[in-house]
Amino acid sequence: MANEIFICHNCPMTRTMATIGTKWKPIIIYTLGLKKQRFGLIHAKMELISKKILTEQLKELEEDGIVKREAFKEMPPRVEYSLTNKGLELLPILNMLTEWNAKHQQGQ
Amino acid sequence: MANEIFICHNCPMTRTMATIGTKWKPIIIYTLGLKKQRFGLIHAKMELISKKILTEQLKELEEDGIVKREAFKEMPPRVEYSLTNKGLELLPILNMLTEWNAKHQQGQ
DNA sequence: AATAGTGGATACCTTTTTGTAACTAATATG
DNA sequence: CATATTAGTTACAAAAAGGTATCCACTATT
Repeated sequence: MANEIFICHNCPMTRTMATIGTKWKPIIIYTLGLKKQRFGLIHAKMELISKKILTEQLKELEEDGIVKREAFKEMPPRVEYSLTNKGLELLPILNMLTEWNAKHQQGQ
Repeated sequence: MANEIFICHNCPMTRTMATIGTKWKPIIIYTLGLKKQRFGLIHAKMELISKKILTEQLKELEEDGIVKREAFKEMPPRVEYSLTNKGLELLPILNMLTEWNAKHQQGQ
């Protein structure tokens, strides 16, 4: 029975959660969708997130190669975000999650 | 452009996150998998989670109809957890997430 | 009689996450 | 000259999440 136990760090789900397992990241990715969007618009769409958190989460997503950031040397600043291929591949999976959720929500 | 903005509470992804968007829930569901398992085994498999949190997350998953709990009137107690149909439907989607993650992890 | 075994509950404390408000840079407009 | 504009940053405060240790119930074993 000992070998039924695996170490979490080797658990694929745990590793996946380490990348996208936060409250906001899946929502940011879903909000970005197929479009290239400015920081301000993303922030407006997501309403409840603070600028600080959005900035920070976008930065992590960029570091993980999920989001692409393009800053234009203008004033006032303009920064556009979009999903990389890696991020785009996540989109259909996230859509399946929302469909799963919608399907099971009649009870409410 | 105003109608490009949607309210987060009506955002399908936000609603989905409200159900399974925590650090531990996807891992618990993934760990349960197709098997019916006792509390102690789940806890051992997940190593880094405390009993308190595991209990609490399992209770929420049960309330959301994702996990089924069977308690046997024995001493010492025996409690078996398994996924409901709703939970089972999540499994292939979570697997796609781990595959996505594995695919993109060469860079590390 | 003492101890092990299991799935919790509880009180308490620490860490992590999130939010708020004010401030900045460089240009354009009134 | 004052003000608006945008994408942050920073210091500070609050809230949420998570962890630790201890205790319990009841039976079986030593």
